[in-house]
Amino acid sequence: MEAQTKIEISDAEWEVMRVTWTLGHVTSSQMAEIMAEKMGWKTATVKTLLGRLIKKGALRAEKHGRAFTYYPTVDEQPSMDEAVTTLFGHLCQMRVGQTLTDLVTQLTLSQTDIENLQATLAQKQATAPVTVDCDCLPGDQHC
Amino acid sequence: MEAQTKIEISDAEWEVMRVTWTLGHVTSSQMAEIMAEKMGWKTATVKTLLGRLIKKGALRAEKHGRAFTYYPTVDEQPSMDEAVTTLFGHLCQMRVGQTLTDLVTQLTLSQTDIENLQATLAQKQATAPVTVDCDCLPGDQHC
DNA sequence: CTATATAGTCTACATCCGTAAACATTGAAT
DNA sequence: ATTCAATGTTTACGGATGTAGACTATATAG
Repeated sequence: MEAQTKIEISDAEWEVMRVTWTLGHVTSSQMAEIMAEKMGWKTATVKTLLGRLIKKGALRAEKHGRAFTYYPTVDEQPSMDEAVTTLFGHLCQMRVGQTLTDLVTQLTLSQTDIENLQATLAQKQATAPVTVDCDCLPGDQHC
Repeated sequence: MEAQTKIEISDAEWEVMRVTWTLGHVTSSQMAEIMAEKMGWKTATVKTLLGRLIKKGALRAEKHGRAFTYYPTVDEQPSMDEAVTTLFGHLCQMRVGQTLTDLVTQLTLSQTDIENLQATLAQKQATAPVTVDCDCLPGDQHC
């Protein structure tokens, strides 16, 4: 059933998706207004991005009178998870722990977020290895 | 003092940097050999990437006889932190907590990594807000 | 019905990226 | 000294990206 070949959303497109996810659905005029304020983009720019997202299959358009209403066809959390997972996959595995710690230090997290993270960490502790090796070189253990 | 305009390292270039960081310094032939094995790249591809990284200022070359030896001019951990911070900056702030939890679930972390994270989280707990608002729309509180 | 505003589609264009061939230079072997 | 192989430099090229103008179709006001 055609597992559509992994949708790549660029940075600019990502901004459009965020708004769409948050609102659930938008018209291009709404989006143009929002992006003009948020990003300083011209209407034409927004049209291009909406068009590209439709073509990529990240958005779906439904015609209502003259205009279309745009709906996301991919979910936000999975998309975020994937973007993050992909990035971390490109980093030295030996350093992801430190990177995560540095990140957590910077981010604003809610009480609940912290609790959930603590629970997840506690659970991983049982099976966590003592060390994680660098995987920057081919073959197996090098550095 | 010319804060050099933020070095942007692409995905392919990142692979080259990882190897350089791990080895401390490399010759292009070494790098070509490693990337041939690790990425399946031709020598020419590696040369291009090394050249671009030099131009971008992420690597420095020192001539030794006929060939150059390449050294990183940016540090690994700060580069990783920055890449990660940038990505999270593009995500809905309301969802970064969940995203982080999903990420931690997937990653392999060492005992020490987990301990450091727990310590960092415990410290944040004191001042953490009850909730974090969505920041996907312009203006202030919308969604 | 007709003119206009509005939304959609097509075209543009410089730059970056991934990937690599072609060409030039030079240290080293004979 | 001459030549070859290794190394660096230049050029290439299609596709993605950011940014946007131009052109077109049509719902709606009058």
